[in-house]
Amino acid sequence: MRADAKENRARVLTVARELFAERGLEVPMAAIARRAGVGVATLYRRFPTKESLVAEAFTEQFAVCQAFIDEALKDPDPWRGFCTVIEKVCRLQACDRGFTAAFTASFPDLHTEVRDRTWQDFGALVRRAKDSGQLRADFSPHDLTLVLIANGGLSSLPVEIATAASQRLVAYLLESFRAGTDVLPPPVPVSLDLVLG
Amino acid sequence: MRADAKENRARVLTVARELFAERGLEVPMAAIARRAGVGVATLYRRFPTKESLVAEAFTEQFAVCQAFIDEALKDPDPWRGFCTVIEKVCRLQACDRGFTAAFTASFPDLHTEVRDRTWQDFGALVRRAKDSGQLRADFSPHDLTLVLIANGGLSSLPVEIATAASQRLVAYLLESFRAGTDVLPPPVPVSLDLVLG
DNA sequence: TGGTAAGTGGAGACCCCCGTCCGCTTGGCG
DNA sequence: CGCCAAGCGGACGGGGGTCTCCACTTACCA
Repeated sequence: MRADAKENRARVLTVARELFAERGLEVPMAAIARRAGVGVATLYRRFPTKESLVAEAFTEQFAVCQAFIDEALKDPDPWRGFCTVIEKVCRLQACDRGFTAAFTASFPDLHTEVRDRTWQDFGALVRRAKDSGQLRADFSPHDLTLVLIANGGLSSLPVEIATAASQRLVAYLLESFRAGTDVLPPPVPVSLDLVLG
Repeated sequence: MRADAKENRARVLTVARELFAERGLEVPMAAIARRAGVGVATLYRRFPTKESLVAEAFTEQFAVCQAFIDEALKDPDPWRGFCTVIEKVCRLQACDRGFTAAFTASFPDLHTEVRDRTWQDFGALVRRAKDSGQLRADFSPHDLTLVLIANGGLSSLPVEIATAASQRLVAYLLESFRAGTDVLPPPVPVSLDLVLG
């Protein structure tokens, strides 16, 4: 690949990440091309479809999430590890309007291995936190999906507000995840694949 | 207004409510017209803009929410009244894909009086529940907006799943709204007007 | 029953978006 | 330095959305 082409590709990716975060996935390809200082054709040569651009733009974010979990599994305090993961992921999500959509839109086809591993590791995290007696026994890993979808709604707010709102929401939720007594409705096996268009 | 015209208008409204609930506000005007058995022009004669149709289609829902609050204020148990309102509104929201969008999209211009009154009444409900010692003192009425936005994200799921998921989410949240001890991040003065495009 | 204004529907103007095509430009090797 | 394939950008096709225009139909009153 020629040097200038490589540089263009990188700039497109950077710009795409910025715009997706600012305005969500519905930002037009033409806008990305313009801000990156290239033509539309260039953009489409490197990323044959908008979906592929989205997938590539967010693989980094997914890796970051996985890293959060890896780190949390090493935390000597299982409950703190559990909380930290949820707090960090939700903060990421609140700051990035495209995050949620990319999570649900580009996951099904691509990244399934990554997702499976993440899911498995999160399961371990949950198990550990339950065994320590600090996470309520009827917490379901599917509740993470619940939290992600709920928290994702906040990203339609302006960034500073979304961040603060997310913090408060997460604080509320974590409080009710702590081991207690109340009976909940049964866990919902929500899968991200279920999110419709 | 001629009799047939009146009937057509009513049918359009019914169909619009159905489709908005099923598929969200992004359903095309042409689809509504087709299902209502009228032409597009007829639809636009009665509702000069899509926004006006949305506003009209959801005024009933807003009235229903207000009714929930009115009823709750009469409940001898303030905490039960508070919980019931949140549960009912969230169930409504989970079943209706257009609800959240209409809430944020059509509210700013129209319905401001209704909204103000609803807001005031909810404030009274909150006050009552706090005075009874069952609602945590640092609960902010703005937290209702938080709940609505969060819960609104669930409506992108298929209806049955969304309903169950919403129930569980609300159960978690209500549990943490109950008077306790933990310190939260400060309340976020979220306004529905802040929701961007 | 007949006139007329209100009502109607479908074609199409206009806009925005995704993705492609094609003639021009340019990096970098021999 | 010269060549040429790799790279480029803008125009354009296709589809789908909102809303308008206009010739035709129909309810309803006298």
